[in-house]
Formats: sequence, structure tokens, C-alpha cells
Amino acid sequence: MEEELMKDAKTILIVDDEQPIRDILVYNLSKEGYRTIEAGDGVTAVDIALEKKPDLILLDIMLPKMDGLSVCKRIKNSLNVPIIMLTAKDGEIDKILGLELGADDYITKPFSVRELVARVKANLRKVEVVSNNQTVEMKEDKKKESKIVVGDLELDLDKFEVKVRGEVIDLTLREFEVLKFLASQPEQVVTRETLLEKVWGYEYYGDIRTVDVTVRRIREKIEKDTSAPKILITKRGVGYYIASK
Amino acid sequence: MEEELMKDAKTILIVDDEQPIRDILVYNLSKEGYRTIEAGDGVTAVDIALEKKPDLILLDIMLPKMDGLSVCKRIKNSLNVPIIMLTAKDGEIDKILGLELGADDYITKPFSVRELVARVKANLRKVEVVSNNQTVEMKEDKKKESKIVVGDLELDLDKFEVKVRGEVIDLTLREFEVLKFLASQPEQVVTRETLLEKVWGYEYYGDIRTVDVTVRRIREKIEKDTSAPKILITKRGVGYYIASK
DNA sequence: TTTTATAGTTATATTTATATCACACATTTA
DNA sequence: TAAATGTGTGATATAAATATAACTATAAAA
Repeated sequence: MEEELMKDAKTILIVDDEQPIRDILVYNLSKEGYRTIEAGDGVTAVDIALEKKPDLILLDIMLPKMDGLSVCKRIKNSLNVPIIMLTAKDGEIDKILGLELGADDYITKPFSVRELVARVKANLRKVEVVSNNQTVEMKEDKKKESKIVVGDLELDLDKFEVKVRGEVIDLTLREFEVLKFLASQPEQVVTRETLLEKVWGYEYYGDIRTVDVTVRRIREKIEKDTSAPKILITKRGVGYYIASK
Repeated sequence: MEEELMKDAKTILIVDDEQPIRDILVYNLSKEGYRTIEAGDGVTAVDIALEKKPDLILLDIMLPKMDGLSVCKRIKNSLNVPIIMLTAKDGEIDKILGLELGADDYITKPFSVRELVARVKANLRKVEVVSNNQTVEMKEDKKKESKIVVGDLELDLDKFEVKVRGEVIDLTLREFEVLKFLASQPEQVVTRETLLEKVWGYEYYGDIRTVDVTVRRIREKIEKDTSAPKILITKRGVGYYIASK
């Protein structure tokens, strides 16, 4: 329990369409001594943000009326307030960091309350210390890696383009994301469960075979001989990995 | 993936009055390497929680003797343990009430096992991320024990790969797990029974000779001369061990 | 709207891993 | 020494994991 008086309390705007999630956040942030306000959709979020000028915004990506990305852009346009994005899968991080929306941080669901609170504190601290170069540094960090090259494989993360042996091939978004996740850690075997969670999102309850089928479609496009894959390899009993040579 | 050694296993207390639900949870969480304990009513739940001090509690709202909300309050009063509430209705009142009592998270029935496990993991992630860079934490976590080197033997736990005298050899998952178990404690003789329990699993009732056969297959792949093993040694009358040089 | 592309599901085929058995062989001990 | 016990081995049946094809649903585009 923080013993701060309410009058100096920082105000946090929580934007999520699910009431229970908002409840969790409200409860825990209040407990930490923050004042909270809520919005359940994008349009309301923008309105409230501009009117109340909160000290920090927690913003879910999936929102009715106006999606989180647009909301973020819109708010950042008028206000200099730290925004932490909430996302269900890793793939969405690109959108946040890549599209110049100005989000300051992101956190993937399901998050622990502890972690979230820690992030909130960290981001509020940064505002206080105006000349802190941490934010800048982080963005550059992420941006650096706009290309992944592994063996014959070349992923351009900005253009969502894949080259195999120099030749451009056409992958669907889902296929691209799977390949990217695997290629970002070559030789590391990744289970189907992990792929489902990181690419499809933890809220996805589909069949695990879905991964196999997607892998097969990728192979049809990147492998010379689908029946003897040289790039995207099966580790039987475990999962898949990208061979680095 | 799920073959974590029991000694560092986190303990999860499952509180639900329906045996089948508990069974599902026990089964799946065990598979993920967690130790589980159970309670079927509120009073027992509090007792067990205070006595065993679990690392996390899954708590149904509807319970005999003492309802989940009171249980939550009671436990939170004495222990700082993450509690995930399970609720059957989406009546928000329940959830809100639950949250005011200090629950850290909630999940509505019917829930997918995948989601539940994800939540459990998230809530167990105790590492406070003070900095805003998630990757740092993750990497350190993974890198901790991703390799085992004993004598001429080198196991890469990420790649599920084994090298003998620098050369990569191909083991099946079962073979890899046996070798990993033995190599993680070189010179320590391990009985067949222990191997069956730790590698094959607690509920496995197969022939003990199965171990011998698996050992033999490993030897065929890692030993120069199968009839005079130098790495994976038999301790007659006891079991097997890995020679450290 | 219709058409097209993409993604997900299901059932079945195929491949590979694994368990088990029966017996050979080795070692210990009575 | 013979008997008893413990271990190694090859063959094979079974089980499990994975690949694949065909189909359905959904979303995006025309």
C-alpha cells in the first residue's frame, strides 16, 4: 500500500472493452494509490483522454468502434502522455512499435498484475525524469531488427516480404508470422503450443493441428522438396525449428 | 517440454468442489511440471493454504462450507500468494466482489486449458520487471541451463541436440530425455525405477526392460564400442550413470 | 451481392518412435 | 561347478506423432 494522498495521485486511464479486465486493473492500481478512469471503446477513450488528461493510459489493441492503434495515434497527436499497449499476441507488437504510433511500452496478455504495475510505475517515472534516454534507446533497439536473415531465408519485417534464395515469395500474414517467430530464433525448437500462444494469441482455442497445416503451407512455398524439408524442420515429439544452414 | 524436474516445481492449490474439474486441472498442470494439491471445500482450502503455502491458488467461487470469496479474503489476509478465481457465470458482480478481496486474476468457466495454463504462468512470473525491456528477463531465464556438458557429451536443451566428441548425433525424444536426466547428475547412479518415473512418468506401468532397451539405443548412437561403454555406464544391480570423463 | 483469398477443421494416410517379448549372454553366488 | 540373477539384443507389433488432402468457414475485395 502506498501512502500517497489522493490529491497528488496520478490518474490512469484504462481502456479495454472487457469489464472484468478493467475491474482487475482498477482494483490493483487503486491499491497502489493511483486514481483510475475507464473507457470501454475507442471513441470514448479519445474523448476522455482529451478531456481528463490522464498521466498514463493503458490501452487494449482490440477495441470496438475505433481500434487501439488508431486511438493511440489520435491521442498522441494531441497529448504527450505515456501509453502502454495491451496485446494478446506477439505479432501485434510490430504494429505498435513499427507503425510510429508513439506508444511507449507494451505488454502481452496474459500479464501478471505485478508486472503491469511495475510497468506503469516505470513509465510514470520516465515522465518525471524528462531527459531520460531510456525510451529512445528502446525504440532504436526494436527498429534495428527490421530484417531477419537465416540461411537461404530473408524476412523483411517492414515490407512483410520473404525471400528464399533471393527470390521473393508470397506468404499470407499468418504464414509470415509463424515463419518470423521461428526465424527469429533459429535452431531453437518451438512447440506447437508456443506457436499458438505467440502467433495466434493466447485467447485462441483452436486445434493444435492448425499449426501443422500452416507449416505445410509455408513449406510448399519455401522448400524445394516438401517431403524433405531443409529449412523448416520438424523435431519429432517436440515441435518445429528453422535450420540456420 | 513438460519434463521439468520436480524439485523446482511450483505448487498450485486447486480449490473446486467438483472432482472432475479438479482432475482436469491436476492432469494438465502436472503435465506442465507443476505440483498440485487439492481442496474440495472452502474450510479445507484455507487450512491447506496456510499449512502448505502454495505458490499459486486456483479458487472456484462456488464452494461448500465457505464460499470462494471469503476464502480469498481469508487467505490474502495471511499470505501473499497469487489467487486466480474460477467463476461459472459471467455475472460481473461475482467477479468484482472477488477482486475487491484481492484476487489477482479470474477466469470464467468453461475455460480452455491453454488459457488457464497461460494465466497460471503469467501470475507465477514473479520477476518484477522494473525496466521496461521484457526481453532481458526472458533471455536470462532461458539461458540459465540450456546446455549440459559432461565429458565428451554435450546436450543442447533448446535444440534438443546432442553432440558426442563434437559431432551431432540424432536421438529420439525419449532417448534424449533419458540421457538428459542422467547427464544432469553425472556419476550419480540412477535406478531403472527412477528413470521410469522421471522420464516415462509417474503413472507409467510398463516393463522395466524398456529402460534397458532405450539405454542400448542410446549407446548405439553415442558409444564407440557398445560392448564396452565409456559414457553411459551400467552399475550392475543398481542402474545406470554417466561417467564424467 | 458475388468472387476470391485466407484460415481453420476434420478425417485419413503415412511415418516414426516405442514397448514388449523371448532369448542370448554375462556375472555372481551357493 | 551349476544355478540364479542381472543385463543386452534383435525382431516385431503397437502406438503415437505428423503430414496431407479435402472440405468448411470467414473475411476481404471486386
